[in-house]
Amino acid sequence: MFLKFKREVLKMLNVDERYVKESDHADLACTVAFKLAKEQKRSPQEIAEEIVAGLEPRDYVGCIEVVNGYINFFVSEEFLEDTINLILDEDYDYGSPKIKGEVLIEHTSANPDGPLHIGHIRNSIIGDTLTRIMKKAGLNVRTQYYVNDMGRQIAITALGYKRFGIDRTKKPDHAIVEAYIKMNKELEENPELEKEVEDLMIRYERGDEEAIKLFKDVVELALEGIKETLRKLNVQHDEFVWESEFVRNGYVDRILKMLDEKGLLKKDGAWIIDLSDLGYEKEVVVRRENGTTLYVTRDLAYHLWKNENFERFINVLGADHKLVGRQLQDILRLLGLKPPEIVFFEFVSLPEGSMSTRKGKFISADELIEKVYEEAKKIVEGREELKEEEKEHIARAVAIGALRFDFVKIAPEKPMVFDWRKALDFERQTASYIQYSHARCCSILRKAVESGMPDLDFRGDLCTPLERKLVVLLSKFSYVVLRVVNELKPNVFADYLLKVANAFNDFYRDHPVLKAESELRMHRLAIVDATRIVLRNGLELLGIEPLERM
RNA sequence: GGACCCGUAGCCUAGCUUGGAUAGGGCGUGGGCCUCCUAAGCCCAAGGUCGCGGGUUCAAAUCCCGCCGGGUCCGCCA
Repeated sequence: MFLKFKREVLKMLNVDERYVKESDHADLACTVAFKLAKEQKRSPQEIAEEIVAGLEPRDYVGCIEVVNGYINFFVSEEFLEDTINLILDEDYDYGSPKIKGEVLIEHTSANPDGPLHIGHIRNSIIGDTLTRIMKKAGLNVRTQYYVNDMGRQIAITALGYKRFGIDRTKKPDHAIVEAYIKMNKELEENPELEKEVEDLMIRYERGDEEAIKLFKDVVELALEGIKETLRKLNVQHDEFVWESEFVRNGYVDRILKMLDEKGLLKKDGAWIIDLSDLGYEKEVVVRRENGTTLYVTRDLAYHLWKNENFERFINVLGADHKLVGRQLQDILRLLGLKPPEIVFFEFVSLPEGSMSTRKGKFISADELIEKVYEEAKKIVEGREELKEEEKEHIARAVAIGALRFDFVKIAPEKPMVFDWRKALDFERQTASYIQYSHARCCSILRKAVESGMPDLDFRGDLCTPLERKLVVLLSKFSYVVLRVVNELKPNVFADYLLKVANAFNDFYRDHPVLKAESELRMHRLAIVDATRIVLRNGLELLGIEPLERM
């Protein structure tokens, strides 16, 4: 709805979109008078007044005013009424800007050599939230986890698995990482074992059956555990795509042929791409002297496949992939292919330094989930009216919500230092604050039904300033969804939902709903129900369960 | 050495792409609010050289240059 209002304002003014912004002083504010002031050598105020003199409020534009050179626009009562009615009418479907397209999102893609740690889940949560928001926008989204099954670390894990076996009583990813850590230690002490690792990698790439069986066992065990963790976090993938597939299905050969035909390959024993013209110091090797391929080769092949099947493809990658990510994009461009859009996120580190799976220096996602759950359980215990089963369910939802929200609310480019004290703190400004606001809405509506007068009828003319502010916020849902789709910043949506919850609590404070009489009661019930729908749909987009009581 | 990212009150963070109206929030601190729709809530107060120095501009947290501090990356590894 807010998108419609913005379009009307833009049409009225007939100026470039960048001069019209959201503002604390108005629903939309225009700064074009400042720009014109310079050219025309007149005061912004004067110009703004002149512009406004030719404008007449109509439809969704209820009021136009000039202050200090700004042209301020306010929505009309009709806008407020249409907003609430649209929300109540569309219900679960509310909030979509209704755009179209085919999108692939690749995220998480952690090496299958152990459990996901708290750095990996930053990737998962950003990727999954982006997926949910893009689906909401109307796009057809497919998600993939790219399984690096051909890497050195998998060969090391496989060798460790073969030599020492694993503890079958443990969650499989946690059992696998023990073999990985142990084998790494072994390698440090006996460097001559390197040869075995290399042999194993070559045999796997060449299709040796025994090697394939071994790698498959190891990778599947790790993935089994990883999938369970992702399930707990409400993170969903449509497919797990194995890197080795691209060697076996011919895409690797095709991409090498394309590179060759474009004259990009320097064959000097190894096959090399020289990117110095683009400012890269080092050359990129895509085929070793021994004929085997490298990670980047298979990744190029993967992106050739993406080009053939999608209009838009997005990768969520850690900051350590920035250089290789940009090289990948540039090579694809040189081939005349579309490069992926990449969302880079900075590292999650521990107070004592960065994490390392190899050294066993990490906090696993499973451990974090359990600890946060225990903490949430303590708080829920205080609610005597709830049944034990319900308490556990609520604690689970609150824990996962807090966890997801903590990661998604921070802009991806910010480095994070993990802090147990903060992770286990359920104070406001987190998911539980939003869940709580949603539960409050539900509670009011439940009571309205019990007392037999649940009729809803929103009236623009009855709106107080706080109600007006809340409804304008509710109208921005699809506007914010569209922003996230364009800018790939899921934290913007988290921030939006927090603002809605905040505005609702302001409203809740001094607008009695159930005690109000007749038309005022119906009016406010409509606002509560619309807020409930927005909070519920919004929490859904963040992968957080909207609880009806807590 | 080169490249990229971050630097906003004691702590965390929004705003920076597209420069404009008193720099929003939260935690923590001090004070207040449950005969009233869930106090996982609300209100009030104190707390800021927007890392530092230049520049562009009528206007800079936002753009440009330099510096400082932190992180990351620069393998015929992934």
